[in-house]
Amino acid sequence: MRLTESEWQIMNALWRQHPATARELAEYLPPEVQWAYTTIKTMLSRLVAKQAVSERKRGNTSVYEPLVSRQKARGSAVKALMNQAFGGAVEPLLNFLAQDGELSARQRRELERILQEEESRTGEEES
Amino acid sequence: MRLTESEWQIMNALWRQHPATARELAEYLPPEVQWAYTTIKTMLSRLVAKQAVSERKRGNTSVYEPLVSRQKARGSAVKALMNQAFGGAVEPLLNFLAQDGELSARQRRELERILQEEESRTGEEES
DNA sequence: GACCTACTTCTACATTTGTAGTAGCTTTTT
DNA sequence: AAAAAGCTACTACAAATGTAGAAGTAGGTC
Repeated sequence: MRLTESEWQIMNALWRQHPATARELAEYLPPEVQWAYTTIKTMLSRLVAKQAVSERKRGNTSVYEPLVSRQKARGSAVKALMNQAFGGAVEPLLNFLAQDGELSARQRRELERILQEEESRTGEEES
Repeated sequence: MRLTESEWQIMNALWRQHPATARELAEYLPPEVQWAYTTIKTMLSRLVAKQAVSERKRGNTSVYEPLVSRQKARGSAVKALMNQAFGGAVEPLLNFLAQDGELSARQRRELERILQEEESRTGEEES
């Protein structure tokens, strides 16, 4: 289940609050996302077509619900990233995160240690 | 510097071996990537246009070289992933990795511990 | 029952992405 | 120098993505 950037916006909103109508959803989108109502509807239709979201009628209004879990979507995204950018392995990614200044110094040190430990057991990884 | 999936293929090859001509590059692509020579040229042109790659003539043949480092490209990719799928923070990503079965049990346990430590210091994160 | 309002479905259209063909130069071969 | 081979630049084109308008329909309001 590959989500595009815009689809992530919708899904993030929907995971936070569901079931939801398109109108409601608009409110859960981040403020910088100012989409026309019909844009949201289009995205939702596409997600329904992909079976990422379910649609059900309440009166004449569609009510949407996620069909894929956040966990699952995250998994696909992480896997795709690992494959494209990190040779398909998780260690280089962790390694990168350890280097990258996003973590506290302490977390970084410990993460490095974890990786080192494993390296000495399994042989080297690419940098 | 946002790279598409195909662009990653080219860049991965080019980072491994550069400078390189389009012809040479073809050999460094993974075997499942069977692109026409002109496809590779097109990708390279687009990367040159984006300033991700430099082009220089040797005789009548173009020789290419990466202009963005692997490190930098990875950074953008990871950041994009974090923003889209993990609310922009690194902890939820690490958390996910700790859960995800890609790591050895030992790595997982330790990673979890690191994250816990930090949580108790800074307050909770979203799941 | 005519009118708004809200919601839906369809259609549209520019941009980006994936993939490659064609034609026209150079360089190398006969 | 004619032919072959390789390279470039340009063009093409379908599918995916981002974004939204238009027109129709159904439910509440005067």
